[in-house]
Amino acid sequence: MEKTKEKNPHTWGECTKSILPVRDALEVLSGKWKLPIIISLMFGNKRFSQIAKEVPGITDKMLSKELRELESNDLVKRTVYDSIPVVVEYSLTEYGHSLEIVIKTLRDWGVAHRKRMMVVE
Amino acid sequence: MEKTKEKNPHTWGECTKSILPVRDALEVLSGKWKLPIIISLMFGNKRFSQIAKEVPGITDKMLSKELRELESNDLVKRTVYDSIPVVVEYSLTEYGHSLEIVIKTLRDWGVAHRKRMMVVE
DNA sequence: GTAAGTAGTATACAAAAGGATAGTGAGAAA
DNA sequence: TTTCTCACTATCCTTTTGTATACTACTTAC
Repeated sequence: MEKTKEKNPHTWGECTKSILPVRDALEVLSGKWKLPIIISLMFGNKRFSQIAKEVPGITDKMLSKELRELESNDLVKRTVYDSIPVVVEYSLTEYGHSLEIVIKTLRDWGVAHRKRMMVVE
Repeated sequence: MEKTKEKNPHTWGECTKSILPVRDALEVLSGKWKLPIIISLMFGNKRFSQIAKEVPGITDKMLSKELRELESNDLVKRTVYDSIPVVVEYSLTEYGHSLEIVIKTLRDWGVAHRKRMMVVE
C-alpha cells in the first residue's frame, strides 16, 4: 500500500481528491432518466403527464420513482393544488437550477460526440 | 400528440433538442466506473494494476470490462509493450482529453454538493 | 354511457450492472 | 520452492434498473 504512494506520490492524492466528488455527483444523478427529467423542468414547471410526454421513452413507474428520488435530494419540488381534479406540479428548486451548467457542459460534449460518431460510422 | 405541441410549442422542441445529446453523452459515460477511470488516466498513463489501486473499490472484472468499452469508444488507448513480463499501458486519447471540462464541471458541482450535504445532515 | 385526462400504484418479469471469489501462465524475488 | 506480481478471465450470485400491463378513483367531454 505504501508502495503506491512511493511510486506516485503526487498522483495518488490528487487523483482520489478528484474522484470522490465526481462520485458524489454521480450518486445523485445516476441512471438513464434523472438528467432528462431535470432538463425538461429547466424549461418550466410541469405536471406529471407533461414530463412523461417530454422525456422520450420513460414509463410512469420510472418517472414516479425518479421524481421521488430527485425530491428527496432537494433538486425537485412537488406542489399539490387541491383543485378538481387534483393537479400536481413539479418544479426545480434553486439547488436543482445549480445543475444548469453541468447539463450545458454535458450537452455540448454530447453534440460534439454525436457529430463525431456520424463521421466515423 | 399534436396537442402537446399546441400547448407547449416552444418547450417541446427545445426540450428534446437538449435531452438527446445529453443522452448520447450518458450512454458513453454511464455507470459507476467510467468517469473515475478517466480521471485516473488524466493524471498520467497507467498500467492495469495501477488504475485498480487508484480507483477505490473497483474489481478487476469491472476494470477490465470498462476499459474495453472506453477503448471501443476511442476514449482510451491500450498499448502493449512486449517486454518480459508483458506490460500494458492505458492512456487517454485526444478525444478522451476532451472530457476534461465535463469532469471539471461535475467535480465542482460534486464538491459543492458534499459541502451542502454535510451542513444539512 | 363511454372515452379520455388527472396522478399515480401494483404486480410480474427481463435485462443489465455490479460484487465475490477463484484461477491462469508466465517470470521474478524470498 | 513457495510466493509474488502482472494482466487479466471465468463463474456464480445479488442488486439495480427497466418494461409491460393492468388498475385505482375522480371529472369532464362527446
